[in-house]
Amino acid sequence: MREPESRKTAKAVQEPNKRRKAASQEHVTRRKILDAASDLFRDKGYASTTLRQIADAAGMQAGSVYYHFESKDAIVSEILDLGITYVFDEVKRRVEKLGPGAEPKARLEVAIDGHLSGLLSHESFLSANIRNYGQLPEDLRKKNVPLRRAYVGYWDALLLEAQKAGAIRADLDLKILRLFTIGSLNWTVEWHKPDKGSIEELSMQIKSILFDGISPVG
Amino acid sequence: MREPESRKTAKAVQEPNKRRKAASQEHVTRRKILDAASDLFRDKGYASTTLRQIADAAGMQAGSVYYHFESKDAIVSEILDLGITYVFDEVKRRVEKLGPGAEPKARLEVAIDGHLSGLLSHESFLSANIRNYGQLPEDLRKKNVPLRRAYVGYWDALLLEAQKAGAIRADLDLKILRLFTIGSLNWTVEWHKPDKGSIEELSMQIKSILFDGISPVG
DNA sequence: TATTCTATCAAATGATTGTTAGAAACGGCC
DNA sequence: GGCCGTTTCTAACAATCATTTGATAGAATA
Repeated sequence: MREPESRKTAKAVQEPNKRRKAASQEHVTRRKILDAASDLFRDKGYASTTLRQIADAAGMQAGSVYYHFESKDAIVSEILDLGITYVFDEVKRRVEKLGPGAEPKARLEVAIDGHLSGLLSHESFLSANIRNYGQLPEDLRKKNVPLRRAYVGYWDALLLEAQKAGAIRADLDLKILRLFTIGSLNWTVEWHKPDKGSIEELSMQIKSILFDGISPVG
Repeated sequence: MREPESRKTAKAVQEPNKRRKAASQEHVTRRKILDAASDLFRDKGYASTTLRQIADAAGMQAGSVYYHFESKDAIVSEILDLGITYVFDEVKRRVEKLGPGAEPKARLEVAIDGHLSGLLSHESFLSANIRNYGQLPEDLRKKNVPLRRAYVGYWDALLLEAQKAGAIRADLDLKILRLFTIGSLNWTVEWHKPDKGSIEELSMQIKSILFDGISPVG
């Protein structure tokens, strides 16, 4: 079994430079497993993905995975959290880059860009989350709930400030709007092909539909 | 194994009323299995659902299911097709009820109503389809493709006629619009609770966002 | 050089899976 | 009542799964 805490603290006491290669090896392999697993989970689903497939894609035997993770559940649990975290960070980063005095509508726009970019770019963690979350056993879902709540809370705040500032129609139910917005973004993983058009262009089209609707301006 | 054709034709030659109960029994049990399976597939996914769970929910033993279906794959394959068929029929029914001279925008509106209604009301078949399709092995998906193509073809025609009639902005890519529209409708299965608000009300909100956008009218 | 730690492997375990086969129950019909 | 087709059950099957175990190779340490 693994004792990361005791090992890492022991390491810190000793020379840090000598151990660097060996210490980083575990992180690299962990990452390889997570990458391989998230791809497989997204494409075939959690239940249909075997540990042998994960291990194979990560270049090792099935039993070796258990040196880095205590179970298959632990892998998917970490992927669920990473998926939200990456996209949340990317969205926050873009919103905060606008500065504190930015227009609420502009903040909403870059949030959409960030979510879509984090969802469709190289990282398949959020895609794996979206496609598997609803079908996972409840105890696995529960552990992901706090992060999910924090993320939708961030969106709710963005939408509320936009509505207060008059950038969103006052008659719209914000909860439905949030679900509709994130939902239509999330759904793009079901059909978006990276070779057909850039993410930026897709994001522009979706923002256009979302803000102005499909009816011609009257 | 099962020989529905020969048995049914033989039956038709005999007295039809006496055999009615026995003849309808198979259909009833088949239906019970399909209903139970589609619920389980929607909630836990195809791979995580066992035949014993399906049989249990249908009130029988696992082995008995094989009298009605030749395999687990055959069950999910039939559910995939039924899901599209039910919603397609409902959408067509509502559109055609408007009559041939109806406004393209009105036709689009009832199509949205129909899709959402078929998706969220009693039938869990389309929900099971939506949630499982992307993760099923390719040979299973292939058999569902013709129906899917027919359905999106119907939507493409609705959208094209609406755009030609000026009910949809000319600058919108119709393929992205179709994917966006059906996608945002499909996503509602991930969050809609039947007890919170009616489907009609939800449909109205979504149509409002979709047609007029979230920005205030300028 | 001897020892310890890191990371992996090969092989086995028990549980669960979809599926099959043969026996039993059920009901209608002569 | 006895027969026959229909439907279900019971009990098994082989395959596959996640997980465990003990051994092992290599690098770091002393």
